[in-house]
Amino acid sequence: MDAAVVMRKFNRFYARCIGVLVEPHLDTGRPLGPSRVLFEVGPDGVRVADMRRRLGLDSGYLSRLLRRLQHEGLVTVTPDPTDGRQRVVHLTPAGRHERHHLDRKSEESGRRLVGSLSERRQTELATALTTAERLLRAATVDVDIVDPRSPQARSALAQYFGELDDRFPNGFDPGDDGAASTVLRAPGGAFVIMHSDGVAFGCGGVQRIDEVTGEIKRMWISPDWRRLGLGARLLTGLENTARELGYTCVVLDTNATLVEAIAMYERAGYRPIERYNDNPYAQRWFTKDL
Amino acid sequence: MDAAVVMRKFNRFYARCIGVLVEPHLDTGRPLGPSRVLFEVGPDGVRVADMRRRLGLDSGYLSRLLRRLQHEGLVTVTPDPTDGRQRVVHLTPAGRHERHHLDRKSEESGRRLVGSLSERRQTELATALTTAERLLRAATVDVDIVDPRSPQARSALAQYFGELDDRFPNGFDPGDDGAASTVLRAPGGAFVIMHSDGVAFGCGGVQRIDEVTGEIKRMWISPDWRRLGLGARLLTGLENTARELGYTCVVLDTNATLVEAIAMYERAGYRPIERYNDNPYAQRWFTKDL
DNA sequence: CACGGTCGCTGACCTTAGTCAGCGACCGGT
DNA sequence: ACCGGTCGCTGACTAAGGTCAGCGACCGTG
Repeated sequence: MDAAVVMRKFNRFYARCIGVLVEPHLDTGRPLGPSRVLFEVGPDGVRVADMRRRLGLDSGYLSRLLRRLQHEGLVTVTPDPTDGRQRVVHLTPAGRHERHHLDRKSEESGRRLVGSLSERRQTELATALTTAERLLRAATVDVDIVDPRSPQARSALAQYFGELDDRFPNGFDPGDDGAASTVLRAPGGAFVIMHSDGVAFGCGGVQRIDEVTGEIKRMWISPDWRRLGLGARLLTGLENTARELGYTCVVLDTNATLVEAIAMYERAGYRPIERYNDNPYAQRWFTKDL
Repeated sequence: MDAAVVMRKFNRFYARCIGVLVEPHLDTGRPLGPSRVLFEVGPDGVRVADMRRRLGLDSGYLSRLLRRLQHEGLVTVTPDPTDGRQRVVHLTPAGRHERHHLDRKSEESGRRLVGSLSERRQTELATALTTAERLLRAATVDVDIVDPRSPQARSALAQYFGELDDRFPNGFDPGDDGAASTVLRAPGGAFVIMHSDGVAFGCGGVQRIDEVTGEIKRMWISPDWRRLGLGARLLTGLENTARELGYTCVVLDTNATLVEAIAMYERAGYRPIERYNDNPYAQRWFTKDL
């Protein structure tokens, strides 16, 4: 069973189902475009530029879509106080309500679709779709360079530190993380996050050791997304980033308790070396030529 | 895990993947509409009306799409020799080639999408998608009344007879099926097929016994599609058909070897009765008031 | 404070998808 | 030979999605 062939077949089939699933949008009197935007706003508001990138829309087109929603009283578009060029979209109470309403209708139409299946078959379907989504997300994951102080980066780092604190025998103290993170930026450093639809589930950084050597730091994949080969992809991404920063060699350190990570480094061609820093949490050190 | 909620989530996610999967169509210089039509033609040609029903397109719109393809030299549209109103679409060699080419590109883009997953994960994805498609098809199956002499009906009946021949201890001889099938038509009778995207995987008929009694005949579900509750849905469909034909009661006979069928009849409220016909293959007889 | 670059907005424009009414050709039944 | 109905086609129209160039406001850097 070839996955690509199955994909194609499924896709051809699913294109028809979509007609049914899109139906609920139709009797809102609103075309699909604005509805998609409405969903993308989310509870905490979103910057217009971010949304544009995520939905892959043209700047002018999105601007019009937003104005329409604004005109309907569903969203507010206000200037970003921290950056006068950007604008931030928020849902109004009416927008929140409309979104919720749409959600309910969409769920209802899904329920009608699967309604003829027995309870057991419905569960089977849900499991299959969840698995498919998980794997497809893993396959289509994005790796982007971001500022380590950005909310997304901070959220990923917080999860990372939390996990280290749980796993290390004596806990983990990130120390002055704010200062430490500033080295994970240009020039000489970078911080990347791995995400799908804006939800970060992995991160990692590169910082300068010397002219030709970069260090890979803070590499982490969320526990929910492990064992999908994402670690190796993230590592490759970080190596490419290091190469673009001009390094010809990378080093990294790790704790002996992180056995999966160590195995992955070895698979990726890393060689163990002597201690090169005074990181109190480090017990293993590796290097690789780029 | 609620299947409807999972559906909604999956759908929202999959809407984005489609962008990638649709991409190969884009650099053909042909929009999606014509491509869909091209795929629907199939190797043996298809009647325009059938295609219109299957794709759910407007008559005028389809006419234009076909003319475009005709103009590109990909299809021929010729009058149906058996019915001067209808027209039949066939692929030209160039059309066949183009279709194949598109198929390859689409598969390639699917492969690129899943390429980053390990072999094992790809298999897992293929399995999940196959399961999901199977269940969704079962949930969205169409039941239509057709002429029992139509190709679809004949194909379903041939499979049915073949299976009976395998399962009955002394084989099965349909006798003069052509003549027998004519009673499964209006007035007084009907023949329905169960299908998804035009591929029949179930059938059944109603014929007249007397003024108030219909008989359910030739009920069959393809082995690949059993244990999904489709038998019960088909039976309900046939009962509704019988009701619409004016019957207040239905009867049916069956062979003792068809144990799944017998169990289903009992679950559906059928009561065993005495032999009411001289069908040599029948060993059980049932009835139900509508 | 000048400059290159980014951001969102606007107007003009285009393609695609789809709808609808009406028409002539043709079929089956009477 | 007629009649109701079906089939495919045509012209006219609309909505939706999307693209593009250009503009003014604004940012960070030198």
